[in-house]
Amino acid sequence: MQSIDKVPGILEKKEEFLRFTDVSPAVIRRLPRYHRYLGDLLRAGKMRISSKELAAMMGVTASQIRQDLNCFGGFGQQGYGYNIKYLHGKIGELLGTNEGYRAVIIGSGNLGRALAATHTFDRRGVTRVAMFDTNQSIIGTEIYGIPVYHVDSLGAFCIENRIDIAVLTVPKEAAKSVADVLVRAGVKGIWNFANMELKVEDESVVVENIHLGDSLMTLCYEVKNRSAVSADE
Amino acid sequence: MQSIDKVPGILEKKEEFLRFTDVSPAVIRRLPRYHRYLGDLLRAGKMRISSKELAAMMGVTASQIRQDLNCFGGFGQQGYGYNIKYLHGKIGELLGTNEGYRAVIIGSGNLGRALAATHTFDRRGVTRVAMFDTNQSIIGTEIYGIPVYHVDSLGAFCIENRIDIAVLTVPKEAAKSVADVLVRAGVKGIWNFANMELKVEDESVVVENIHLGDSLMTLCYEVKNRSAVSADE
DNA sequence: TAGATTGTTAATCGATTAACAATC
DNA sequence: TAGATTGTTAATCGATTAACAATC
Repeated sequence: MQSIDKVPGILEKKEEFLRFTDVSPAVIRRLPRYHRYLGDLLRAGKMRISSKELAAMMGVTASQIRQDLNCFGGFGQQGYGYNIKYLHGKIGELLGTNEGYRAVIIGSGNLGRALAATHTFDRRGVTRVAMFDTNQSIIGTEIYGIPVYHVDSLGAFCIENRIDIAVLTVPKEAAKSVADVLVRAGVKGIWNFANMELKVEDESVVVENIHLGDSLMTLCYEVKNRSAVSADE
Repeated sequence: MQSIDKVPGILEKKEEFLRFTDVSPAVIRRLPRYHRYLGDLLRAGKMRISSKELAAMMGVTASQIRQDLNCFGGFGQQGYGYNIKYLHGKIGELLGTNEGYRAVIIGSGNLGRALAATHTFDRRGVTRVAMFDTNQSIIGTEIYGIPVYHVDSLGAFCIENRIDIAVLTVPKEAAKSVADVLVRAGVKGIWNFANMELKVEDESVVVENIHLGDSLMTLCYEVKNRSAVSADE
């Protein structure tokens, strides 16, 4: 009798639902960069690449690339290297580009508008469904094609529209109370630009805090201590 | 006869010019966060704090805080802890907030405008002197009090006005050629938002590449693999 | 002084790199 | 097949944590 995990159909199903909980954050934070480089290679019409070539392009070691990828499975082929299209697709899948995530932006100040205008979301398979603000003069209008609603309707809207991700560009005083609404409305991830470290009680909700100021300060430090090497690649 | 490095005046002078070239990037990237927390404590009117207390607030170990700070000198006092005002000032100094750095913003699209509107720069002692664009309809105007000039005058302006830092918010196609102008004009640091990894030939010029898309993708990954812990603090 | 907490060394842990057998 | 390059184990390196003597 055949073992159940030898049946290809079942195996595929299993892989589709596989969760990676034990991969180190260092590896995860490198995945988007691999994805970017592979996307560039793909657009350049290249078919395949070895870890050695990619490593030279990216300024890392070939060992690191192979180790990182093998946290998720064997995506390459001995003697050949990696198929660029396949690998790009696989990493995209790992990063959730096929999940069809739906996002809202809260706050329509300069940063909110800038994020409404970018292709940052679409490129990663994330749809911006709506924006929210308290400024009556823009409620009911559209910003770069995204409708703006009053923040009072945020909770109900997120539930109704099964929103996965919220982008917070509100003043830091408002951040916590808005976040509480979002968590109660079942949002799973918060991308926080509110210049404070947001903590939410529900541990299943992921928060990614952005501190551009920290980045600027690091740059200033490097300029002051003028090192001979570039600060970040 | 007294040894030269026992003379306090000389010692101070030396320290003022001290450069830290051997401190690990991991430590450096934590400094702005310490600075933020100490700033909050300072504004809250607190006088002193122990590594243990601060560690609890920040979600790190007390050991790490003491190790990190001791890369730069003994800022605390046994049995007492750290004087918040003094430590905040010292870390600020390390990060270059007293250097009076002067910056320009290149590109006055949504992101450029958002950066023109923030207090991110002033808070860190960086002055925004001018913005540059190619759009004739805004050249000669001011954006949030910052004058806008044509990009053709960028190089000469940076030399004349001794610009230290340039903020790049131009389309990625333009980034490299603008960067070349900046490097030739003696700019020491480039804060790059152009969605590509900028590399400059002059190794003394520091580049800090910002990839917001990478951050969004990391968030999506965490949402997909819904971990029980927050992605970033 | 006694208690507290730093500065610093030593131990542990994790991440990166090197090496090589497996294999395409 | 021979050559190339992966997947993976073992060795190295660096960063974090623990411990404690110094000292305020």
